[in-house]
Amino acid sequence: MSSKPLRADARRNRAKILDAAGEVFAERGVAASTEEVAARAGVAIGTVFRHFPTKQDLLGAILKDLLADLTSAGDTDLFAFFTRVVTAAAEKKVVVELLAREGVAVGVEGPVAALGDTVDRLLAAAREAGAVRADVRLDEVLALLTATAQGALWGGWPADLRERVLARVFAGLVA
Amino acid sequence: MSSKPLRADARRNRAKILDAAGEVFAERGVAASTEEVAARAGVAIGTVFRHFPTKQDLLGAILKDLLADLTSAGDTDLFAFFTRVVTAAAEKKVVVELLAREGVAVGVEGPVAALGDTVDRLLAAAREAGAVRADVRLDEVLALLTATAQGALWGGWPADLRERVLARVFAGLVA
DNA sequence: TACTATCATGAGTGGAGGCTCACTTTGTCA
DNA sequence: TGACAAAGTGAGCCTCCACTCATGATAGTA
Repeated sequence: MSSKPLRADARRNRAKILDAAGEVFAERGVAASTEEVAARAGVAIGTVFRHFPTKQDLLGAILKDLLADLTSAGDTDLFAFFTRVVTAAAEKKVVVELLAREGVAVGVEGPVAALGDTVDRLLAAAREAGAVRADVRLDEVLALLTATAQGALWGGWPADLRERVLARVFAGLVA
Repeated sequence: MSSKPLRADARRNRAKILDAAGEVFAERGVAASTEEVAARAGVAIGTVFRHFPTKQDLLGAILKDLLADLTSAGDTDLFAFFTRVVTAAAEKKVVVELLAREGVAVGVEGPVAALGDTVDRLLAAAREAGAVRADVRLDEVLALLTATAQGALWGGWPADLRERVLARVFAGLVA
């Protein structure tokens, strides 16, 4: 997979670029310019394009990281996981935008699939425990998850509204 | 309010532009170019800008029309109205985009407020009839409405998934 | 230290899209 | 029908942004 180990300065810059991109895209969404990412990382624009040949590649890389963070934690409760994803999404424009629109197209099927797997696993456990109705399907839960995440982000819901909305959504799923 | 009556050709072109803009923005979203609207309307770009000095003005005008359509119908059932809005939104990118992001900023507070009023009225009636829990608040319903509409649009939900998701949302609201 | 492959730099390119304006066309009305 | 104000036209301006490349710097190695 990886060819040669990167030179020390290259490795440093790559990390700085990923950090900066994470911040910039979280704040401004995918519309943020590569120029701004370079500026925040303290490198020239050419350096960004050396490491990530297109903007899509850069977006794909940070989405992969963010989804890995979300999925890695050893969640055991469907509702807690749901809440965590929606809360995180509300603060990261880019996650919602990419998942909603271009997610499948930036070459991160792996991480996206992992998120689906996590929900699948938690849903099965919740069903087993009688915490959700028996007829709740995976696609419904994923649909509700992305919808709620989008609403929270674009609607700029305050924390208390977010909690109340989540409570309503959960109420529709419990037995 | 209105200064002078428009010349016949101006009135015709204005209507053609609004029709074309409605189609183009519904299909391609707010990112569609004014050039494309002009082409579909069969007028020069300058004519579009004569009638609507900025793209925002054009978007505001069609959003106003679309919201008026949604709100005007004499709905009496909250859930039926909810379903109608989500279904309509799923086919009109521009409605969701504008409501979610720039809606309040394009000078259409009137129509947006009217939509809120409609939901308010229907919610009160539903509460009266015991069709929803007594503690359901207006902001929650509006949040769920926009979230579901966004999910339906960006998620590209098929009709049956949309129905099942709506059923779950409604289940969370009923007594 | 000297050498070189790797990396960084940033002005520049090309294309897209909002918007303008000098000029032409046309509806309206006396 | 003639005259004029209103409306239409579209080449072009300007800004923004993804992306390139010739040139200069530097880390790793002998």
